[in-house]
Amino acid sequence: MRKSKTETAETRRRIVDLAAQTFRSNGIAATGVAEIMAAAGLTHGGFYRHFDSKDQLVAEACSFGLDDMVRSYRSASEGGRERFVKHLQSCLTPAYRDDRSGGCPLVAMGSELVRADAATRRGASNGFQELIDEIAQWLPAKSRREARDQAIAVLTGMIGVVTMSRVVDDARLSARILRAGKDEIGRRFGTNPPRRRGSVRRRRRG
Amino acid sequence: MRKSKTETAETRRRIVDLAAQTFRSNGIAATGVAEIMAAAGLTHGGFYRHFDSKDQLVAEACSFGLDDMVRSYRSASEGGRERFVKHLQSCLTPAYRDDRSGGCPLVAMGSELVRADAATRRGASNGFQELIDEIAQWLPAKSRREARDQAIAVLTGMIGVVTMSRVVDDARLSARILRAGKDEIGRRFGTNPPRRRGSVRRRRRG
DNA sequence: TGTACATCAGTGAACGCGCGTTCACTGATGTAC
DNA sequence: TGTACATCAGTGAACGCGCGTTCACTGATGTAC
Repeated sequence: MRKSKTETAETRRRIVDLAAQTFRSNGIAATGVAEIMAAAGLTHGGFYRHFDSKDQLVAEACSFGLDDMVRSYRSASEGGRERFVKHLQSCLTPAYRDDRSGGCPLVAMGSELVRADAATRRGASNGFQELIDEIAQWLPAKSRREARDQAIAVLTGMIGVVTMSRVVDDARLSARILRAGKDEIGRRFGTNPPRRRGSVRRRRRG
Repeated sequence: MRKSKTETAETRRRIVDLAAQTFRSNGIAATGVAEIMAAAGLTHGGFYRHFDSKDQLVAEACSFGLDDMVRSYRSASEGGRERFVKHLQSCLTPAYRDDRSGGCPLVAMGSELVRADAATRRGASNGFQELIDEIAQWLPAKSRREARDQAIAVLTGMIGVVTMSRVVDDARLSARILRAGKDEIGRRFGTNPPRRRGSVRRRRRG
């Protein structure tokens, strides 16, 4: 039953991907190794051919999910400031809120990451910093430091907004939380209220 | 072995209190009924004399923790605006961050509450709204509605800030996240930067 | 290129363990008279 | 107020179950010659 090297690598990647999805939608502690393997069309016994432990998979799944986020931010950045702000705001929509298996691991597993092992928190920290850098470059501020501080406020704000929009059991309130978050982004980047297209692009000085 | 009515009520209250602490520090899924009962100096068998299920305890523990938060906000409110802002900012300190068994359930169990049962999410939503009301009354805004939207941004921001300050494994970054959050509160309430005591209170125009 | 053999991805049974929940039992409390 | 009995808070063993992890086994792949 041995598989070729490429097949093995592909299987491993698929397990990490499915784990990232399952951990995000059901939580880390509530998701079993067997459940993930079954999602990959495998039995649980083979798990340890690929990973040392569930914790190792958690760490890789978290980093994998964050890499996806970073990639999407970078890709949006390439479209310029306005495109980037739009992308940020697209993370504060009902569609994003309702896609629980996708999106940001920091939102979906936030309170569980607090208690995760060293490797997982390392990956989470790195991902967080990369997202901060991506956001900071588009924020008008006196200094690089100030831009980063503002970026921290933006990202933590988004994390809190999406988390609470999911927690709350009242649809109207949930929508309002998202809207408040979106407006907040607009205000901060100076694209609020939405003026006509082709709006000003300011660049940080210093 | 039967206990008096008052003893029984007191025991129940103690179980809920300890559950609130344990769920916050270790997470909901990762905490067993037996662990909580042991913390209360009891064996797990007696649990079902007080509660129908673990889920019921989760709901009560979450509401209990949020009631505590609401009480502390109200108490701070009685000291006036400046006192209230100070109180909000005290939630964005290393001491608060490091007290994992205390503090806000929305922070400590956020991503798990998303998947909690109806009663728990009901309680979480109510607590969230009460906190919003408390914050909104101190925010200068054109309308009640606008004040509430700003309050939503403030509270979700705080939730994201404390969560990430706990997730991140770099002490410097963690402190910086807290500081950014604190400054953000100051800016929003117009008490930033800290001028000499008796600082200016600005009111939004319009 | 063909052959012989080591490697190892995946299977499925089994490990010890802790989970949420149930239950027969104990004995102090609450209640009816 | 005193007595008889029902109630029920708490105990500790037991329930079925799923967890993370291990292991003997299978058979295709990779490798050495």
